[in-house]
Amino acid sequence: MIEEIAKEYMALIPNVFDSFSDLNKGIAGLSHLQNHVVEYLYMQKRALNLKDISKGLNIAKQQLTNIIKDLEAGGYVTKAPDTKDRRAVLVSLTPKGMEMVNEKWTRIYQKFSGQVAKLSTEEQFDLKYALHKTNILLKKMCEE
Amino acid sequence: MIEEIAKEYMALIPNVFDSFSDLNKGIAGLSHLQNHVVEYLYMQKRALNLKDISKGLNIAKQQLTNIIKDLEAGGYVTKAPDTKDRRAVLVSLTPKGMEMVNEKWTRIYQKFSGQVAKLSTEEQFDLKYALHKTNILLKKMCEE
DNA sequence: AAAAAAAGTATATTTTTATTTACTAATTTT
DNA sequence: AAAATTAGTAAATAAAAATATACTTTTTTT
Repeated sequence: MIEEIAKEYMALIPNVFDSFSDLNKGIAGLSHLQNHVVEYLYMQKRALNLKDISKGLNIAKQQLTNIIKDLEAGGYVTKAPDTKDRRAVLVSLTPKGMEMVNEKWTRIYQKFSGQVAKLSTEEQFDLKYALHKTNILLKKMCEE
Repeated sequence: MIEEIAKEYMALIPNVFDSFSDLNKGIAGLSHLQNHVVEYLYMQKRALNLKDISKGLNIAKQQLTNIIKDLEAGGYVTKAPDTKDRRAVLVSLTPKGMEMVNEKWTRIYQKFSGQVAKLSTEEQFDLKYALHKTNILLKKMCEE
């Protein structure tokens, strides 16, 4: 049983591949890594310190120092001292940073919507339910 | 309706994010781009010429010349002239290249299986069905 | 209180990626 | 048949990413 589920999951990854790589395109003026960091902060929905980002994205902390400095200079993120650990610095997205990510997601959204329109109403209903269920269960799996 | 579906789809992307980024880790001796190319060839399941790869991965063809050359020297891919277009060269994975990608997918597979085991039998059944349905419909959308 | 560890910074160096320009050979278009 | 495109290569350069080393400050461990 688990084997079959895993196979379906593996098949899903390439299906999502295109949308995923769209996230790294058309990033006005940001390098790949800068974009990754902004994207990661957006996904995590909370302020992170450099160590969190370093672990999450598998980037050396020495690299992050400069990446974050440049992102800050560009107005995409802000740094604030962590009151609970005075060694640490909390990085969070500015409205400008949020907006940039939003625009990219909007493009993915629109592309996807255009394709969904090709499905029949019944298929659309099925897809909505299947995606919903998938999301709930995947989330549950990760959390527990 | 479409709006709701798109939202579920957007929520799915971060859920798959982790597995996806695992594809770029632990790549013995290959650079990111080299790994991307190997991964892409694996996903497409057919020989591709440089232009195909260039378009698919958004990499300049000049870059690919060297990337492919190094991959070939490493024994991961082979080049063969395209008999239908003598300007073109078809690149395909060698058994060694295949094996390398397989190992990575196996790791993802095992990680995922471990997590699925936490779900109840009923939830597992639901997940299998939901993933299956999702895959079928996403594939249908893209093809049409 | 001293020692060890952790978060972040700084600097230098090497390796990868990206970009520009220019070229050959084969294919398509006119 | 000539002109324009296209696939791929080549080489030089610039920019970005990765790695190694060393340091300060704060926190945790002993």
